[in-house]
Amino acid sequence: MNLDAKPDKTAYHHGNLIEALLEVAVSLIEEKGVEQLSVRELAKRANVSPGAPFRHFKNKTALLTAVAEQAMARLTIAIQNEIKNEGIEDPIETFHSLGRAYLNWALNNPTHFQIISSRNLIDFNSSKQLVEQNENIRIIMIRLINKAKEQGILNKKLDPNDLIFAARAFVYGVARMWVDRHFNEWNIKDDAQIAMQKALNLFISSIRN
Amino acid sequence: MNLDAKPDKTAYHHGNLIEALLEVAVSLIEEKGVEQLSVRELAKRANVSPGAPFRHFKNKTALLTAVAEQAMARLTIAIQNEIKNEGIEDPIETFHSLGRAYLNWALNNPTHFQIISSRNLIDFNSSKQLVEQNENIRIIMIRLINKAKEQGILNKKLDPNDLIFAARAFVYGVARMWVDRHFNEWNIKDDAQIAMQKALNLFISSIRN
DNA sequence: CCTATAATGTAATCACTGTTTACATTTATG
DNA sequence: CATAAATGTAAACAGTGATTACATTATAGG
Repeated sequence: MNLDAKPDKTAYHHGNLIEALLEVAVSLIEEKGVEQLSVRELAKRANVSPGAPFRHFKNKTALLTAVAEQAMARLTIAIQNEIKNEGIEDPIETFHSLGRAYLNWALNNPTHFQIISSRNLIDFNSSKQLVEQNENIRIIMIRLINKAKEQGILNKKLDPNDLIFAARAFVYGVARMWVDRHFNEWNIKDDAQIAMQKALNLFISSIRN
Repeated sequence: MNLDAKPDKTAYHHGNLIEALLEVAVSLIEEKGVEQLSVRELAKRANVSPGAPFRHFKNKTALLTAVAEQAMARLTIAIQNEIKNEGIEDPIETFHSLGRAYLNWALNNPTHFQIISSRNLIDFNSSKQLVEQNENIRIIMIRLINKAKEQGILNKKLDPNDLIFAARAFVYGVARMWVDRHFNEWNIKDDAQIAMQKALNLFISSIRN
């Protein structure tokens, strides 16, 4: 991807700085971890002065929040693509697919996942986009579980609200163990993706009637 | 607790700096978040010059690792106290108690939990103590699940290894949702502790035969 | 087309950070 | 009791997020 738009124009105005900063931020975080990200190095890599990013983001948190918004949008798309392909017959299968999409995305985008999960690096609640998309995912889960209950295929001992929270906590835990690099410490012998899917299967199979 | 040991002696040597630093670190993190912790402010609060902490910790990471070691020791004690009180009859009940102790500890010590979970702030693998105590907890889980299997009270469809990983991911997810402040966003109506226990009950009840 | 103005860049500066170094003081040891 | 080890200080370094005054470019209206 070309980070320097309009490269033939004079160099004073970058022309595409916002997007360039967001991209450079992600690759820089992937290199050195989010704790080591500095706006100044970001600016240097975008061939721009140290103060320039602050024309577009009021501070570092705002910049990372913008990265999070991009990331959350991509996660939402990944999820929607996955559950659209599923038939509408078995809501628990669709619920399973939702979890699979979430975990696969976290597996393949650990940096992005870390950023959308953190509440110290970004300003989650001030971003309408983040709040809404998070809520959308929750609503999808509620709808699927309610449908499963209506169809009588949900384990009758389970309260839907409790189940949805547990399911969220479960996939969040698996994903965070991955991005937090706890897999080694936990003596996981399987390939990471397989370990994730096995765990998910275990959880899903326990909610069916 | 008295952070200034031997207060009547001359002030040049603190006398108890290491422990004082660890305590001040925790309270400072609780105030401002771990991202905002600075060694210099730490030193200031301990009435010591900015360079003094580096006589005892080779860098900031080492200092936080020491905090993590203290924290992990306390978590281990909390867990052992809880499962000792349990009878030896029902290993799944003991497994449940283990999870309860873990979650209660995370609930009441979110700062400490965050520190022992992070792999960017501390140097987990270089600490024999951290690695060993983490492993100890895992071994307890394995022992309990194996015992449950022998007694025939474990759901026969479950592979013990997969179950242990899933259980860990589950409690880790619940705890991290708490320390990462995702409870609000997830529309949890219950008191946090109750929500955690309900979720744990749900998980545990699904593993029994 | 030309000019006023908004947008977007720079350079210099600020207070703060982690860390190191040379030196000072206290404690412990032989 | 002298000397070495431990533990403190002060000063300095490069790097940080952020702000300010100023420079340059893009743009919109007459």
